[in-house]
Amino acid sequence: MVKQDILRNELRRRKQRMTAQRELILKIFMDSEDEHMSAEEVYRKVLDRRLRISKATVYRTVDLLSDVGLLRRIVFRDGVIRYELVNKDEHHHHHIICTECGRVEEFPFDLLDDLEKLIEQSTGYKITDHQLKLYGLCSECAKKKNNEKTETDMRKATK
Amino acid sequence: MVKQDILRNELRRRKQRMTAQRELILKIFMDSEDEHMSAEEVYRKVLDRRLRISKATVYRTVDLLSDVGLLRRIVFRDGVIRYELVNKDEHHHHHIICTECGRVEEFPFDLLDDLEKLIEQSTGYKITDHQLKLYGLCSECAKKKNNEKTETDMRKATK
DNA sequence: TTATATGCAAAGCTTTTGCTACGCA
DNA sequence: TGCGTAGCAAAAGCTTTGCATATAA
Repeated sequence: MVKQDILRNELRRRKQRMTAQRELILKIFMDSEDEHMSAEEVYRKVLDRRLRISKATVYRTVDLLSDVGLLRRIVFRDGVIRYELVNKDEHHHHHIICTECGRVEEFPFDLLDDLEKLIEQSTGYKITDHQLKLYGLCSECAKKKNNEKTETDMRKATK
Repeated sequence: MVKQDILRNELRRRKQRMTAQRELILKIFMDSEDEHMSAEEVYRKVLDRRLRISKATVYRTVDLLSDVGLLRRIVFRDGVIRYELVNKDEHHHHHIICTECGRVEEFPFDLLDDLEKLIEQSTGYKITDHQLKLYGLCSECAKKKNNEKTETDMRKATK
């Protein structure tokens, strides 16, 4: 089933309506290379495409799409709420964020099912979701940092 | 070494200064039962204690203390940046958040060191930190939800 | 036809910034 | 004494809200 139909069905179930705006915003996520967009960034894409959708509607819609389960809310250390398309059949994935340039990549390993069970037993929680974020330097920024350090050391050495 | 001295040393290294405000804000974290405070919440504690520290300074200071490594930034799904005291000697811990009542608990298991190495190899990142968040229902909220559900089912059955 | 959704503008938050005065090293 | 800091107030985001108008079902 295509995502538009999922949306339409889910909306019907909730007595809400399928609108051009909702479909277009969903489409933006489907077309987007950028995996993780804040509401603000989505709105910028709306403007780029010369679509007439107000900012308020964008905010309301990404929220709706998340509630419906078509988008997933993710938050990195900067505290900005971003959204990514949920692919039901996809393996649960996680994020690795470069603390220098902000680049975000995904990795597909999900080795946490056992851990989850362990925690359920020891805390009494009923766990529904987990999110793992790794922070570090991407290879480029690590290289750059290393060079800077070397230069500084050399300056010191020649003083 | 006590945390004040760590701060003082770290500041000296960066040619920054030890001030009464910085020490007081650090102290608020050390005294606090509340493990996870936003800048706003810290500011409220400042007022509670009748301290004369401006809101801007609180924001700047929690940020500074995080950069220095005395605080750790943590962000849950609500997108609010919170801070917690870093205890160098403590086991790396993670958080489990109840999606119903917002309660946050910690769990000490950290089984991710191997995973971290694996990811370093496959992505070329130099990983410096990781944060795992589990979301679910705490035992109380799970119980409450279960009762509600049972009642609804009973109403339906007797209709 | 009518309840829901949109657009617009304004309000509400949290967070950052510019500038002057202050104070630590 | 000089440079990093604090305080204040204003600006800057980002997000939500109220209300009149438009529109899907």
